[in-house]
Amino acid sequence: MKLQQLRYIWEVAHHDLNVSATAESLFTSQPGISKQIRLLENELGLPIFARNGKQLTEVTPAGELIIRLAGEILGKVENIKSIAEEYVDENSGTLAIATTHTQARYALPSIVKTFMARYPKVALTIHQGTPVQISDQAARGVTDIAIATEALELFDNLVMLPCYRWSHCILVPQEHPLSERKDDLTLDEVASYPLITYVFGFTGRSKLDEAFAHKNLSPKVALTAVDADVIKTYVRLGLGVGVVARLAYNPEHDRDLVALDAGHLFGDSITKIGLRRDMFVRRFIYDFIELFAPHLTRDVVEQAMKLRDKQEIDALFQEVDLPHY
Amino acid sequence: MKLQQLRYIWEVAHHDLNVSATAESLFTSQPGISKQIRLLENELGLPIFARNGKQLTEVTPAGELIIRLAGEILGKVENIKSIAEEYVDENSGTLAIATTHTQARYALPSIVKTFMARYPKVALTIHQGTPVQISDQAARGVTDIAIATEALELFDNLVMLPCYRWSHCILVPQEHPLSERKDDLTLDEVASYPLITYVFGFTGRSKLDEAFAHKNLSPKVALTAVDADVIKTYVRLGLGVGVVARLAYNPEHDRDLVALDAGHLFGDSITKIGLRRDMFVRRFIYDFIELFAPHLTRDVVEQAMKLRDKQEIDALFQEVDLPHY
DNA sequence: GCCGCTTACGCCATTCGTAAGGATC
DNA sequence: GATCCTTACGAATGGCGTAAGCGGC
Repeated sequence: MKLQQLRYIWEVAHHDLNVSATAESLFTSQPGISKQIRLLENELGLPIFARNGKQLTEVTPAGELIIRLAGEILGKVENIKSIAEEYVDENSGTLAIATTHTQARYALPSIVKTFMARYPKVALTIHQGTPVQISDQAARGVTDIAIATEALELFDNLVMLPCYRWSHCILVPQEHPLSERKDDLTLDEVASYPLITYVFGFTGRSKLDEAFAHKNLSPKVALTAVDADVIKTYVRLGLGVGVVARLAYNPEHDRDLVALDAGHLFGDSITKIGLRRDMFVRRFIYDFIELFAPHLTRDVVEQAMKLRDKQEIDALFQEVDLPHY
Repeated sequence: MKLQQLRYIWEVAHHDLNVSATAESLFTSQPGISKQIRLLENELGLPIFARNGKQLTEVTPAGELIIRLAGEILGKVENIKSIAEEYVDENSGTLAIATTHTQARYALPSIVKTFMARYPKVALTIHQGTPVQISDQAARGVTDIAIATEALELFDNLVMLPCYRWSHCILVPQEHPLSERKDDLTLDEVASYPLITYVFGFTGRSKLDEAFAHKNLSPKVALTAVDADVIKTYVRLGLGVGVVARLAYNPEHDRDLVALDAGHLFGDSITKIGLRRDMFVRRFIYDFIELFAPHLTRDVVEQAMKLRDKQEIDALFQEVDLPHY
């Protein structure tokens, strides 16, 4: 049994059982992967993948267990590499973050600036994606951490740490009738205009749907986008009323828009950081997390990562007063 | 990084940093191991072992962490092999048990007989050793399970499952003055004769020492042995009073000896089965455990192995009425 | 007929064992 | 001087890429 064989079966299992595509993503040849998988199956004496003719069609029951273990093994191999890097130079290395547009555009820039000044030798990469992609990347070890508001609970090998609460706001052009209203808007009022907001699965969109459904309202949604910049653009064009995260409203740059508080309409969302359970967390990663969420000190994070189930972790943060934006 | 390299550093770390001895135990050449370790250290960019000249003198701090992870990786590799075997034929494979003389000689034979009849294709091996060796072998994966009364708590990657309670008895020849006494012996009486019992660290010996110490008695110990057969032999020769586990007294074969209950003198001991946490437990291993301790059904064992710390496991068995021998 | 896996083959890298060298106690 | 690790070198193995074969959709 070779580490590479474990890597191959794991990758193939995560590429829809398509060996050719896997080979391409790993920059190697397809026959090489096929052969190594065969060799491993021969050594173990059973098929990991079921085949229909030559096509890989599904994972065998034993294969499921084996691939899961392979993933854990590969994770630990990564940990060994991280430990080595940490001891060679605790100030250099790489930090890969998977996050949404909202975080990357509005929440992260100042943090990233501070972090890069403090750790000039750390190569920082930010992978933007959908919440599901983000969790997936973190769970698979493509990135070190995930930052998002939605979908992080899908993967049970991710430890989720609450960072801050935030709520929505309503954006309208200055000439819009709502622009004169103050912060006591009602859902009915909002629902009477065409809305422009996030697509499903993004940035607290689920909170919006819940709120309207609860009041039996079904507002017309004129346009949905994955990011607030697009939403603002169409609000400026007068297509409708924008509903975005409040931190996406910048009083300076968005002077031509009026932002009305909507926290009382849609409730709060919580943005979280997700870390792979059992990952070796380097010092600069602890630092990054604490920069992003000051209450997440190294001690707190270590404590949370030791806990097994989500309920215990939630309990750990019950008492904490999260910042609110 | 290769699995073999991880195996080598792990083995060397567990052979007192003696590469030659490690090579011998792995049936390979010493330069091969040295070279692979060098290669791994080069790849990681830091030393795993500190050297004084050419001698390996200690493990570096990073090395400690890396070797620990290597152990976990190798354990999971074993799990993959076990899973494969289980799916190929759940009735064949190997079962290695590490245990003490007392268990092997008195408790296990009937279990083993039943087990071998039920699983004729399972190759059973029993490693007899001291309690410390036993725990060590199970913790290192040399054997699948450990069965012992002492020292199992030393390794924190072992899950310990209580199997049965037992107490000691006093053995004397028929012509001995104590042979007329019944089961209301006192510690003082016992302490007035030379004793023949287990060496320290074996089969509840610690309970004996505690009991005497508590009463400020320091009986003369004429002879200590690791097994009851030797003890009985010298009791027969009249060297002293034997103190052995009650299950080591066989009314038929030991008709020339008189056994006096000593449970009230030394208290109970608990014999436990130790399993490596995170090991893949094959069906026939669950069956073996249940044969040995009927309350340890598959469900109970699975539940216990999911728990993290010893206290939780102890709590799980608080309610259970263990058999008493 | 295209896509995708397997087989075949040759090159190159790696591993492993033997033998010799050198350091430490 | 004994023990033990390192270096050197040759043989064998194994991994990987290219090219051809072939079964399924």
